[in-house]
Amino acid sequence: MLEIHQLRTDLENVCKILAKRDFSFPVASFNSLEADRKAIQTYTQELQAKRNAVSKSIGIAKNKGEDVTVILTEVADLGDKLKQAEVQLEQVQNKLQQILLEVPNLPHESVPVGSNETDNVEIRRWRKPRSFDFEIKDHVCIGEGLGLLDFETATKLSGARFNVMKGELAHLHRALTQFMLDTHTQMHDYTEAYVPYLINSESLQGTGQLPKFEDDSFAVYPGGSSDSKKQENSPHYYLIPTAEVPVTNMVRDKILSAKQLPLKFVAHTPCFRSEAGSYGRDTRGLIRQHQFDKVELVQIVHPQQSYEALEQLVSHAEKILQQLELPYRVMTLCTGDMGFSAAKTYDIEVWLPAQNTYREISSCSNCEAFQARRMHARFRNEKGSTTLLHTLNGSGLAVGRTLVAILENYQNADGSVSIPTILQPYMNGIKQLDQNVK
RNA sequence: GGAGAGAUGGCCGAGUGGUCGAAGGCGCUCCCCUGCUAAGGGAGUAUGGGGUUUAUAGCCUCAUCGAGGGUUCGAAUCCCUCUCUCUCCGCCA
Repeated sequence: MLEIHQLRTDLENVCKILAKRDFSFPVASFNSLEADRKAIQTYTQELQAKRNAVSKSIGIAKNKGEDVTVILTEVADLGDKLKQAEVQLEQVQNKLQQILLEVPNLPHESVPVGSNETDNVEIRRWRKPRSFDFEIKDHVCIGEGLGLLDFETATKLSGARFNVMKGELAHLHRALTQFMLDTHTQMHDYTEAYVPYLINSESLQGTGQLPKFEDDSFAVYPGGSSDSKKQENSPHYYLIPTAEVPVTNMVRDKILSAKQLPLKFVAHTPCFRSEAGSYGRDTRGLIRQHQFDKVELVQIVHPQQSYEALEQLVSHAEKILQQLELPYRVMTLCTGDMGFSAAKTYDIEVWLPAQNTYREISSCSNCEAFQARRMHARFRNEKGSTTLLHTLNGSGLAVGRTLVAILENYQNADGSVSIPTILQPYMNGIKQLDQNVK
C-alpha cells in the first residue's frame, strides 16, 4: 500500500512512476473521493466534538443537581445527524481503502523500465552450462525412466499439475530441503521457522496477495461445506501460496525495538497455487505445479538497510546453486515484470539443458514499506517514534525446480543421474540415481 | 463437540453509566539529591487519523479499554453477536 499522504500531495509524480509498470491510477475517482472525505470527516468531527462537550456539561450539571431538560432538547437531533455523517464517512473511507489496496508498489529508481520479461536485465552469470556428448532428456523422461516420478498416479489422486515422487527421488527432494535449511541457518544466520500452511485473509492482505489476486489461491472451508451461501459468510482459510505470507505476517501489528533488527527467518513449506491465469503454460513436468515445496528467506529490516539486505539475500540464494554447482544467471526484473508488492526484484534463473534456457528458480524482492504499511509493522526508531519497517523475501530455493535442474544437469548417457557432491552426505552416501536404486 | 472463566496501556492490575485515554504499582526515559554497598525526590512515558502548517515541529480536534453491532445526551462500564485465551470433559496425530 502506498502512503495516502504521498497520493494527496504528489499524485502527478506517483502516477508517472506507476505508469512505468503499466498501472493507471484512477485519478478522477480518487480526487473526488478525497474531496468528499475531507468535507465529511471535518463535519463529522465537529459534530463529535459538540456531542462530547454537551455530554460533559450534562454530567457536570447533574452532579450539581441542576435541571438538564433544556440542554437535552437542544441536542435532540445531534445523534441522528452524527450517525448519518459517520455512515457516510465510513463509506467514503472504504472506497478509498479499496482503491489503495489495489495499487501496486512504486518501483525503485534503479529498476529498468520495460513492459515484460524480455526487458529484464541480466547482471551476472555463474558457470558455463555443461556440454553433453549424448542426446539429452528432459526431467520428465529421466524421472519416469528411473521409475521414480509418476504423474499418472498423481493425476488419479488429484488431477493435473500434481506429482508423485518415490524412492530415492523423494529422498533427494527431502535432502535438498534439508541442505538448504542447513545452509541458511548455519552459514547465513537465519532463524528457522515452522509456520501454518492455512492462513486467514488478513495475512494475505498484509503481504499483498489480497484483494487483487484471490483467483490464484486455494480457499479452504472448515467442514468442507458445499453450501455456497454458508461458504461466503463463514470464516475460512487459504492455503499459503508461499511461506512469505505467514513468515512476513509474524510482525503484523507489532512495534519492534530497533535492536531486534534485522529479523531473518528461513522456512520450508509447501506452497499452493491455482495459477488460474496460466493454463497452457508449462503443462509438462514439475515446473508449474499446484503444490510445490520451497525454502523461503524473509528479512525484516531497518529502512536504511533494505537495499543492502536485498543484495545479501540474493547472494544467500545464489550460494545454494553454487554449492550444487548449477549454472545460473541473475536478472533485474523490469518495471513491467515485477510482482505487485515489490519495489525491486532480482530473479535467479537456473540453466535447464532440455529447455536450452534459463528458468526462474528464485525471486528476491525488497518490498520497502509497502507490506509493512498494510500490516502495521513498525519499530521504534532512534528518536523513539514509530516507523514502518522494510520487508524482503526471496526463495532460497524453490525445491521442485531445483530438483528439475539437478536431474537435467547431472544426467548421464545411461539414464542415470549423479548426485551433487554436497548432497551425498544427505543421501546416505548414494552417488547416483540409477535403475538399481528404489 | 459439551460445561465454565476470562480479554483494560510495555507488564501487573483497579475501574459496573458522567469532567476516564483510563487509579495504583512495576518497568523505562530525563532531571535533582547523595561519593559508598540493587537508596531517596521530581517530571515524563499508548497508538492511529483529521485540520492548520514548508514541516513526520507546534497548536486544535477525533477515534481506540479483544472485534462488530445495539441502548443512551453520554458506554471500559448495560444488552446482542463473533473471535481468541484458560480450566474440566469428549475426540484426536
